[in-house]
Amino acid sequence: MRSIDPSADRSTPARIRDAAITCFAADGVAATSIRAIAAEAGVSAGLVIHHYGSKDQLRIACDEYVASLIREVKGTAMAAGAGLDPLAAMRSFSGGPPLARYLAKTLVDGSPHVADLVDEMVNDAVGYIATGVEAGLLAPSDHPEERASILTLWMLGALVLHEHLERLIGFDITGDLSEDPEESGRAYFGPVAEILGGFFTDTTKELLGEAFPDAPVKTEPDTKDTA
Amino acid sequence: MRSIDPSADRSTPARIRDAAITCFAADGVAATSIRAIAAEAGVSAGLVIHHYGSKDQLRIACDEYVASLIREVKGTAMAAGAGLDPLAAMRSFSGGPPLARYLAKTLVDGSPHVADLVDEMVNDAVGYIATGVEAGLLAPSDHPEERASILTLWMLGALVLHEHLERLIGFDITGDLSEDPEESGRAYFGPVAEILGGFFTDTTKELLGEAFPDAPVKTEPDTKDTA
DNA sequence: ACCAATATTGAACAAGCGTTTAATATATTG
DNA sequence: CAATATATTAAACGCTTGTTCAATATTGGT
Repeated sequence: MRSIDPSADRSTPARIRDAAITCFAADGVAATSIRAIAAEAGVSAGLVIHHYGSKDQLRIACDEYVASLIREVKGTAMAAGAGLDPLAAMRSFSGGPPLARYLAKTLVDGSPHVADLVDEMVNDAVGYIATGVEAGLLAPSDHPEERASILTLWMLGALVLHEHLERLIGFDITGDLSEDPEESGRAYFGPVAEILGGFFTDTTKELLGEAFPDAPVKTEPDTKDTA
Repeated sequence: MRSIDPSADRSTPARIRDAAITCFAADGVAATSIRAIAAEAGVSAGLVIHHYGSKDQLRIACDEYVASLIREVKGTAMAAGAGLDPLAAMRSFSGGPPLARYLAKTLVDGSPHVADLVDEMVNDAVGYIATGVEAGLLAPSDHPEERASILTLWMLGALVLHEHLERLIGFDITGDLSEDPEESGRAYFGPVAEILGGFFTDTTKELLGEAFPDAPVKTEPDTKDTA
């Protein structure tokens, strides 16, 4: 299921980096100490600084490595046809560092590398959705970028709030669901498909059409140059 | 726009509590020191402890107070008809502590009081949606609780990821949009309404019906039993 | 085998943290 | 007014943090 083999890179810096990702994913960046990372990697605290300079630089290295892993796995999952769900790729990535939980913790504390990753996911979604629209599978939109942004952020928001999601409907969105694909995610993906299939009735749409008479054309931000 | 008047409660504990909410909302609970809260409130650090015992108890007091504020404001906003959006209530609450940003920071670090608040929002949404279904405005569902949970978490997820949302489509979901109701939220609520109006086409719904046979995808009034 | 470079450690450091304590100001009350 | 309780402060304590440093082990090239 994976095209890359992280176990081939077992150098000490790599072990420290993976230990940091594991700790950050479990407790968050701020609540993780360098000594905890060192203990997880089986080295001393000084060695962590020796290899990465500072906690901040280590965190940046983790961001970049996680982003590169997700980009790699994304390519293999795209062939499998999992287009709309930006988490499908990393969920199938078992055995390596916990990518989904790392993202769940770091999406909220404003790293530019994570922001770049989100922008890429949005751009990917724009492309996937455009393909789906051309194929007649998805409804067209006057504002495809905004629609793709909102859908992507909803999916990532469910990841960030995975504890609430699990408490409410008993589904762990950060887990690997490739082992039980027919059962584990049904309580989530079923209603998701239902909502996206049409939550409002035609009556409501008419009312909404009056409430939002003209569509929102707001081409102010960057990060978008899709066709 | 507000039915309560927090400025009437200007005792020292209340000032400290509001200062803590402001700091927590700005930087998060872990990154906020007691000394920073004391400075914001214009008192000494020891006084914060004297009135609240510990940082943890102060945080609990903030959780409970924010929850009570949201519950109060919710009642007034329900009359205004803003049912589906669980954030509509607190956005109209300007002048007091930053409720939306406080929630955005605390939704992710597992407070039981915040979890209770989320559960209440989901229950509210279940009621609102049921009313909308009976009125013919919303599509019925075989799993109304799951659907309401997912919709609520999507809205709260967009709140938690408000920095990404603002970067992507230029809309600050934590701000007060009652001042410019016709313009400010259009880039967000327009596409949201569009998505909820129907993102999948009928062709996709049939395909989804095969992928999730037991899932509640409403392509035809054929209601199957669930496992 | 030797030397230089690197890897690694454990101790130490300064800063910041939450909290405690003793002292002082202020208010309350009989 | 005196006595007591509360409010408030500044300083200090113990702890953890990220980081530095000197010393030691280990490696690699010639």
